[in-house]
Amino acid sequence: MRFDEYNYFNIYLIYKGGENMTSTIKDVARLAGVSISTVSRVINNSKPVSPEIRQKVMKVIEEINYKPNEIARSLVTKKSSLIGIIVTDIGNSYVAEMVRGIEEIAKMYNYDIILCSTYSDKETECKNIQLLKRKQVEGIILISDIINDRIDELIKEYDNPFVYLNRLYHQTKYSTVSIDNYNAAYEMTKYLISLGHMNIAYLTAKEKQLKELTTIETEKLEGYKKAVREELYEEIIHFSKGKNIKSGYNAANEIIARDNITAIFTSCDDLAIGAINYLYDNNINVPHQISVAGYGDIGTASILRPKLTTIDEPFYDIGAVAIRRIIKELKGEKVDFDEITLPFRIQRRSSCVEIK
Amino acid sequence: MRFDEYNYFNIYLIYKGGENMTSTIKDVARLAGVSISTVSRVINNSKPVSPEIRQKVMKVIEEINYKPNEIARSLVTKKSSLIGIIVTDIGNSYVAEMVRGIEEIAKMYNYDIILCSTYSDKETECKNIQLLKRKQVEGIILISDIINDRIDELIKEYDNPFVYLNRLYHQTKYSTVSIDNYNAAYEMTKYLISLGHMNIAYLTAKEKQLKELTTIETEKLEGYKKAVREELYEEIIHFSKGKNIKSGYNAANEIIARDNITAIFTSCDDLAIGAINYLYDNNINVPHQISVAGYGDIGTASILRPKLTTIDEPFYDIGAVAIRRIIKELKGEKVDFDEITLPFRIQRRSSCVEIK
DNA sequence: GTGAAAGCGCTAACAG
DNA sequence: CTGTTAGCGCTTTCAC
Repeated sequence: MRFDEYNYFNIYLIYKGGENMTSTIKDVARLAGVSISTVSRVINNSKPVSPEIRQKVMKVIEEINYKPNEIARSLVTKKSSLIGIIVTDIGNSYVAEMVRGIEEIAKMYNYDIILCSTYSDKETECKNIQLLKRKQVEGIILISDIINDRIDELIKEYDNPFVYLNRLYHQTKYSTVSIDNYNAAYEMTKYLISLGHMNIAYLTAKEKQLKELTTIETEKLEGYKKAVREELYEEIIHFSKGKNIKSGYNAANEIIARDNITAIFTSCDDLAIGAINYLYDNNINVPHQISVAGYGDIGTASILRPKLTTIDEPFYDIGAVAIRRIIKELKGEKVDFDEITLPFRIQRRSSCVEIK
Repeated sequence: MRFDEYNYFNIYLIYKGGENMTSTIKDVARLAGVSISTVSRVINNSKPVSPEIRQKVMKVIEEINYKPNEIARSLVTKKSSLIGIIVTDIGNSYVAEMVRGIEEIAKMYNYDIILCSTYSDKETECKNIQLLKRKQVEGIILISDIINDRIDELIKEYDNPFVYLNRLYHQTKYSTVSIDNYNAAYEMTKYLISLGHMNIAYLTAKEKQLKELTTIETEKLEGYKKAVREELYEEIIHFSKGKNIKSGYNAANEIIARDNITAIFTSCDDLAIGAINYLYDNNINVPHQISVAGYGDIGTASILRPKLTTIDEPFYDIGAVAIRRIIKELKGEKVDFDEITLPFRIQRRSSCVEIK
């Protein structure tokens, strides 16, 4: 450090010492003896700057530990590099997994994420969209599991890249990403049939408000039906009160009242886990007395004993693809299809066995 | 809508139609025929405005669906109403639970959160702190499980409210919140002793880098030791390679090689789950042959069969208290203690039974 | 009670 | 290559 620089630095310290310590581009400019535009240029590498000056500026930046204020930058560039992500509840492992995918990819492209929870409340969902708009997020991913008739209006106002990961519906208005639920359910049922099961109960839940099955649940159910019909087996369909573990627990009781059932296939892992718990608590052996298959392959599925046979929905990838799509759109790249379908896998584990 | 207003609105639409549709405070001012300061006043309720004008302004805001730009506001107020939260991995259920607590409380006070993951990488942790600083977050909560000698310097530079939720260390430099690990482990061990267990193995893991126990793990271990010593029982301490389910699985094998063991107490739930899985896979009945107790009470603990006896660490509350503390500091309220201790509970469930 | 004007920290023409 | 200048959209003195 030569004397003049050392001196500059001291002056700077004296100047800044009293008040707010954060230094601005002006400080850097003054200390480096250049204009703020030049500083801006070296920070952003936006235009050529002579090596010596660049050096000098960088040194000052280093010395006073200058960090550009992204808020100010955003204001002028109109790019916040923020993506809003609205979830039902980060406590659900599949949601966490999706967020993981989103966050990781977003970071790769220098976007940050603002996280909001709705706990499946419609009002909160709407509020969050508006709030994120005010925060100038460049895109929104909405992970929802409710019906929200105000989405249309809100998104129209918002007018930015948007991906709708609604677990109830497939709609063509917005970009979405999911697996082929019809075929997934079909294949799982076929698998159970291949194990010799002839009386396979399907357990699902109606949506509370509508009191009917949602688009996606209908697709799964149809997949199940198709497989069963092909064999001319009986369709055995049960509806639980909800989709959580407890609902599965309670439903299992009713299902096994029919004593010919040898397998239960549920529309989500939690229902399967609930069912397995019920059977365990009532000394009914899974899989030897009853096989149980789930849907989703949440983390718990492979921890359980017996390990849960289920359909692997690639939650991480769903998140990753969703954010990828938004970033593409933001970059002005052409984005073709709006309904992206990802591959699934049947996870054959120990909760389902061949019938004897 | 009277004619003149209607007319204004049309002019506005014509004006805005071509370009960027988002309206600004200027638009509102022009359409309402007032100055932007007045608009600002009605938006923020910062100074008295005559009822008629307020009406008029509100009407225009409604009509053109004006939403204030928070970025611009932040720039002048120097308040981003953003809290940064850096986590190891949102995929860990306890982390998700903490984030849940943070997010929910933050929203109550009109703060939003920016989420960053580190996957326990030191460099990423440092980068994220700096990045959040640039984004002008008003506070940071760091949920970490690594040693990071650069934290000091980084936080000094950052110079804003900060809570360090490091699962390895208790340090007095920063605010932190946790449970009394020493007494929690002590009480759990006492509980096992009360069930008649005399040969209780304690399973924990050394930190990889240090190859020794971290502060927090040492506290737990000391709690266990104290309880065992009080009875003059033998201390049976095992170290696994890591803290995940797999490590627990592998360690269980070694532990039961000593055939007098009747109970295993692990320093985290994942180790316990791994151990239970191992015992299940090897036809050793839990709890009747061996009782297993965990630490943490993660979601899976009560789903497992047998249900896991464990120590309930209030993860949600830990997050909530952490953010609460930051908000208090931001409001200039006095914040007294820096190391907040929350209560724990021994969750007595079916994985531990009285010895016969 | 209201408006004019300055400025938050930065980028981006525009000259030179 | 570098500096000057005009804003980005908003809040906040300071006059009136």
